[in-house]
Amino acid sequence: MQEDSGARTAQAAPSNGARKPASGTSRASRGPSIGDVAKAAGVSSQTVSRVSNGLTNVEEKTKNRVLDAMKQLGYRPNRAARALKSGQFKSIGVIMFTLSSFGNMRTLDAIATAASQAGYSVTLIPLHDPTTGTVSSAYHRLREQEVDGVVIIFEAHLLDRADITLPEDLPAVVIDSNPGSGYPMVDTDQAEGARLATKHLLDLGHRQVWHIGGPPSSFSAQHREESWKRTLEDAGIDAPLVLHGDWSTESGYQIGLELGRNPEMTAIFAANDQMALGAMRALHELGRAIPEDVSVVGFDDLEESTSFWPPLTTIRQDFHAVGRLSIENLLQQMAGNSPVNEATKVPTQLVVRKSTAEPAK
Amino acid sequence: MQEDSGARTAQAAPSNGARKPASGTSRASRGPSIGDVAKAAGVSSQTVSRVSNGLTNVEEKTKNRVLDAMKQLGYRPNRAARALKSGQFKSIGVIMFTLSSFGNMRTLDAIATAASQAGYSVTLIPLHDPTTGTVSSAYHRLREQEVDGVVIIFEAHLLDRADITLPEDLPAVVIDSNPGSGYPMVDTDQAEGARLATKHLLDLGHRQVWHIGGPPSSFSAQHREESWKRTLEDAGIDAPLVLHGDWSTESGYQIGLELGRNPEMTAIFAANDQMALGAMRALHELGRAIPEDVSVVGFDDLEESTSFWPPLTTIRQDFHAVGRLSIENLLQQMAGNSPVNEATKVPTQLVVRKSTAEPAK
DNA sequence: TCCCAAGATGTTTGCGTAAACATAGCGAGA
DNA sequence: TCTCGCTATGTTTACGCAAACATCTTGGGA
Repeated sequence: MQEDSGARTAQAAPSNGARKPASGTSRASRGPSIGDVAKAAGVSSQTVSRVSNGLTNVEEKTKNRVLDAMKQLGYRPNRAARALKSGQFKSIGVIMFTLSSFGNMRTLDAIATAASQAGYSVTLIPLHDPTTGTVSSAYHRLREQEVDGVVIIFEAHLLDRADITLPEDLPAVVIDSNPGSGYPMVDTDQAEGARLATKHLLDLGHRQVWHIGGPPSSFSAQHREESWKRTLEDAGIDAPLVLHGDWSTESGYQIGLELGRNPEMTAIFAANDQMALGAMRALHELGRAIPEDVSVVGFDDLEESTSFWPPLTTIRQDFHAVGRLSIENLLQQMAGNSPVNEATKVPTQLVVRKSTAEPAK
Repeated sequence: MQEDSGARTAQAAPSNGARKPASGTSRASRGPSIGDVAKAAGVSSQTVSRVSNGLTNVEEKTKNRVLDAMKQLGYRPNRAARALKSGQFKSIGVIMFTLSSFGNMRTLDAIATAASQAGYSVTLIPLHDPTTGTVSSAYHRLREQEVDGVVIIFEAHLLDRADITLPEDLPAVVIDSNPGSGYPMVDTDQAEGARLATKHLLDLGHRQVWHIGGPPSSFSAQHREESWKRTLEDAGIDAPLVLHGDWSTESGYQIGLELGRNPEMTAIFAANDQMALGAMRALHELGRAIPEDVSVVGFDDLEESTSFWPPLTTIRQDFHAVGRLSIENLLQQMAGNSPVNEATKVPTQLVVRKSTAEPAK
């Protein structure tokens, strides 16, 4: 193994002693500044600045001399100084709840990727509890942190409290919201997904489709439920009562236990894969075969869903696209391109696996 | 619904017009500065600074006047200026691969929480591909971003390439590494977990335990595998050949298919829950009952694992503790407390559910 | 040959903050 | 009463960078 050479060299050469004796809390020696480079290269600091940025109007020879000096000294521009000068922070804040769903994590991932490609860093602003106080304080933190824009990955109505104020001029994008919330929105086309799921079950011949809903506070959940209901009604079917879970497998399990006791129940559309998983466990325990006795459809298409037992038919969300489009929208707002899309919807896709089939008989 | 009032008001009052006509790329009007507050309160800017920070030596009356002015103007200190002045950024970088495992996400979550409690923000530095080039450029980005410390959530040996240089004086903590990598390490006690899992199966009466290993590039995977092997050997058993997956359910499925064809195979220890899930699917397909014919143990204890079919016996990792302890370690380093723990191990826990039982007969 | 334009480079300045230093005010002890 | 010394507050300065402006070259055209 060579890990003792590479990584070590950086750290080990000056070893622990590298840690400057810590004059108080101040971090070790500041790196070389633009001035140091200038001195080393025998030019003015402004020339270094020019090389560091625009590269306009600098003679090749001078430029190389500066570049050499930079490399020599290991110069990196100081973002704080840049931010102070320019008023821009090249940073995007992401406000989200801790212990977010897996889907949100994937969205976050895409956001981080897209942002870093655009030269922005991503700052996390975790929220611990959906109480007003907490959300509000997150904003304070945020404002202090001076980001150039924010992506809000959670139910936007939690923002609708008096004491919450997003700085007026701070560009923002909301995921999982209603259009008309006041901020541009990017989200999976929940309605389409729910329709696809419901229709798939109806097309297989099921006369009724039960729904395991997400928490009523979530717009995604609301949209999925409404669309499921509408699809049933369009087919002339009265929608049965909805039981709401909290996205967790445990809640899906409880509701599955409930639903599974009804012998007439042959088809379930769960608002996410995890609740579908919980419901399937309940059905197994009740001795109802999937898909022979009961068909189950989820929503999300987790990587794991292929390997659930049976492999889960579900609606695939393109989390990556959601993240990417949020950043695109945000960047447009920051660039001042006024007419920004109010609502962007990302299409979904039905993925048929083994958890659905025609009803018995 | 009231979401049309709350959130809107902030944004709607000046409506789209709020967006400053975008004089180039510069973000709208800068907020009020310390000087503005000073003027409003009729004091010097230094007094405002004092109120904003230490609060020492300021008369109650004056302090209140300043506080009022701050509130009035909506003053927030400018972090860039602070950072420039102090040389500290109050920010911690997290270097991680995109689409990391669920466990890493939970760790990240804990990191974000702990960091924000300590007054630090968290900046994400996503890595897209484990090629040298990419990793290296991440460091450049990082250095530019000027964080006060970094947590590295991935196999540390990927850092062992010549062209990678973590700034010498930048405090760092590595998760999923070997001790002696040159950086302090915080991780789950992989060896203990693997021993617990293997021993559990042996205690049930299994004569042999097969292992689905993680990718050899992962230290976690290595440690789990070594410990599993040692546990078998301590029991006088020759360890069978290990098949390595890549943590995904799909790879677990493939290996499960392989393993399941061996009629003598009665016990599997998978290096994570997802591969265990895949393996269980394979066993189902092969008609081998779990746990009657084959027992399966995972590693991680995902939230979903309770609802796998059958509910999975697994090793619980305390991701939250790992995240929290990383930050604690990092903060200590930043404070200059020299003797920082080289390696912190977080204990694991065996969670027995329904996927394990005594072998048939 | 001289002058001027255009490019290359240097100098000044200010972004917002907080340390370092300076001053004013006030009470206690000599 | 005067002075010392402490507290409350003000003034100066520098952090690192990059616009804005100033200056110095150089070469081409009249």
